[in-house]
Amino acid sequence: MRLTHSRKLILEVFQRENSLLCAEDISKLLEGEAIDLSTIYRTLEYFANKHILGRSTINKVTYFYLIDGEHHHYMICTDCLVRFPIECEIDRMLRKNIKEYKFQVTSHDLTIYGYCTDCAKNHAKK
Amino acid sequence: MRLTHSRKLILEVFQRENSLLCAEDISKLLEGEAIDLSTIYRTLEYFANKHILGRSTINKVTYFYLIDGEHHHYMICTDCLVRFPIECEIDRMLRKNIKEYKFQVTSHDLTIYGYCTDCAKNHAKK
DNA sequence: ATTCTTAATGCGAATCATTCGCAAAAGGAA
DNA sequence: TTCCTTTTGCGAATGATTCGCATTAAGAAT
Repeated sequence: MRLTHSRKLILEVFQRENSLLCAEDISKLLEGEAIDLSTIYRTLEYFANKHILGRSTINKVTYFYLIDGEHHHYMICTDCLVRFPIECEIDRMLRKNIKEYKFQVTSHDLTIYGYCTDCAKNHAKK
Repeated sequence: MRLTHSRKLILEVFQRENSLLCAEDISKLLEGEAIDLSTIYRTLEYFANKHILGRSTINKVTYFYLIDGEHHHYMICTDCLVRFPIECEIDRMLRKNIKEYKFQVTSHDLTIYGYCTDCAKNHAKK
């Protein structure tokens, strides 16, 4: 692993923003210190493999977020992308099924979609 | 809603196969009765909106499956796509969080990835 | 500090699932 | 059968992501 300029900058963006970001978002947030999009993609992939970033896909676009040690999932507002963490009870939920099917779990992905209070108001108006 | 030729055929494929299928899969399974890919995409979208099909995305490809009345999730083998149903305890799991954040849930998506017994063996070899 | 090896980057082009516009065809109500 | 509307097929466009390759930069070895 090499701690390169790009990698530092991209991590800093995540620390600064502390939110869900896609490659394009990062590119824009790096104004001044431009990094090629393909490098951003490669870096995101790299961090995801190292379990430094997690990912979650909304409308074909992959968003990444800093994993802060805690394992959890989110309720995501599909309008403004605001997130609220929820406790993960998946392991408990799966215990029985894993044995029953002899399934080897490698990962899981849980996302709750909906609207936060603010966006819910706007939606009601439409 | 018009019950067209294409729609019947596509539903039949799902009933016959009873598995996860992407647009391309369906196109191949329709040999003889060719339907344009863009029509297949539109039809899948249509059925998903009518809650006749559910969808789940693996590696950028959207797969669809027949919803049979029961609401549930799957453990999916990322090698062969075999699926095992798991009970959904999401509602119970969310109850507290929804109130706390006043979040309006519209849908959720839970997928467990891993390897089924057979594919797990092949993977160990590699 | 300089050299060297390998990983990382930038650039441009390629991919590939999915979407769109539009004219032609087909449901099915009148 | 006629008419209106929804669907379809075709072809082109989209848009996020990936890839190849020559160049550059990290950081280990000398």
